[in-house]
Amino acid sequence: MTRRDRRERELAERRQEIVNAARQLAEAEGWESVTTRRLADRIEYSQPVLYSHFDGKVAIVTAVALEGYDELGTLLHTARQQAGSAEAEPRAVASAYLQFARANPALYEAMFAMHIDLRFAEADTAAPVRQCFVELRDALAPVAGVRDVETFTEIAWSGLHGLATLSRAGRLRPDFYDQRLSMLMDQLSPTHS
Amino acid sequence: MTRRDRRERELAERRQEIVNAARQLAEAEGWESVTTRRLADRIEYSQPVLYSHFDGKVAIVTAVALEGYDELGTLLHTARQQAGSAEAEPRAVASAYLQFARANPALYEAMFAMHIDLRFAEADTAAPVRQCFVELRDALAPVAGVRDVETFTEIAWSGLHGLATLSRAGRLRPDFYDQRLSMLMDQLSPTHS
DNA sequence: TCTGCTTGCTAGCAATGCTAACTATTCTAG
DNA sequence: CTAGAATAGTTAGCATTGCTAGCAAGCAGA
Repeated sequence: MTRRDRRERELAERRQEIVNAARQLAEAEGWESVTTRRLADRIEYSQPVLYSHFDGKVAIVTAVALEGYDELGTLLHTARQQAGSAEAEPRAVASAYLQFARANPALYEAMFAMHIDLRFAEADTAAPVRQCFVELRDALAPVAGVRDVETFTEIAWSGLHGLATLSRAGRLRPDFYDQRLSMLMDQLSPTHS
Repeated sequence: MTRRDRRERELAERRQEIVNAARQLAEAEGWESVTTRRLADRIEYSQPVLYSHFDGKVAIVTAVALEGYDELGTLLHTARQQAGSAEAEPRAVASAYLQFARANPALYEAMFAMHIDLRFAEADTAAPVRQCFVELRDALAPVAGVRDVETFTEIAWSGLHGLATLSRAGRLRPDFYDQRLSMLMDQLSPTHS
């Protein structure tokens, strides 16, 4: 069955090429430039081939977003590992989160702003998505103190997500990233005053 | 020139009808259902009439968003007026903000998530947009304490915006709105511990 | 070699935002 | 009051979008 294997491998590779092409194109020119025809051109196949790999365009965007959750999860994990002290972990993770959002704006948009086929906080939530939330919670849990960890994670995440989206959209003053992050971390800490 | 006046009034009314139709349709069926043809049907004119009022579809969405900024600004203002005590103002304003976002999801999406023709934090920023930020800042300024007011407003706003978008997208647990708001307000306060 | 199945293609559909070009109406000048 | 001009609104159509039907080429097994 080595013929069959090679075939499956090629299919998987091509699927990945589609995801790569969509992601690159989105980062380079924005999601509005990601059309099925341009994707087909990039992978050097005809348009209908896309539909043998994905159910439709939103499925492609969803695949890109899933890849993003995967990367963000490991990024947060390693940021936590390399933080050094336990006290440094929360800020390191928060900083990594914002850096990820800034470095991959289109990817972040797919993950959080676009209408994709992903369920959240439910039974069938995809593993990478869940893992992201777990990483955040584990890193921020110590800061929560006596407060409910789940709720605390949600509002801390909201703060980060708000900073990410608002600054990306040009709603916040540029060149103040560090100040905002510092103040956010300060006020998240239970003993900041 | 009463003929001319009537004409101008009718034009203004029709422009407003377009904005109303777009907004209603978006709230009822989502922005993906807001097409120029459906808008034309709603106002009982042909499609090209839209283009004598607006430069294009994004201009219509922008007009809806501007209306949203106007409403949000006055809503925040009255919330602050009716807060009673000065200590109650910040929470009242924050609560009003989240309530607005929850009550008008499509409007909020147009204001903050869609790609529209609005500049922020610049010289030519539209008045209602600026006013929104002023209301937020004035209401939250007392909480800032010794911290920089502008930066504090930005992170507080980020927290609110993050809560609004994440909960709207189903990323947060439902039925926990009040707990999250309480914890957010607690931690915004400079003496919460 | 013939048959059937998979694979990818060409061609085309309906819907989208937007525009050109025509018509009818209203306004203005003589 | 009427002829010409400006304006308002229409129909028809264009290019692009996501997506699909139906066909052709190549590969499997008999």
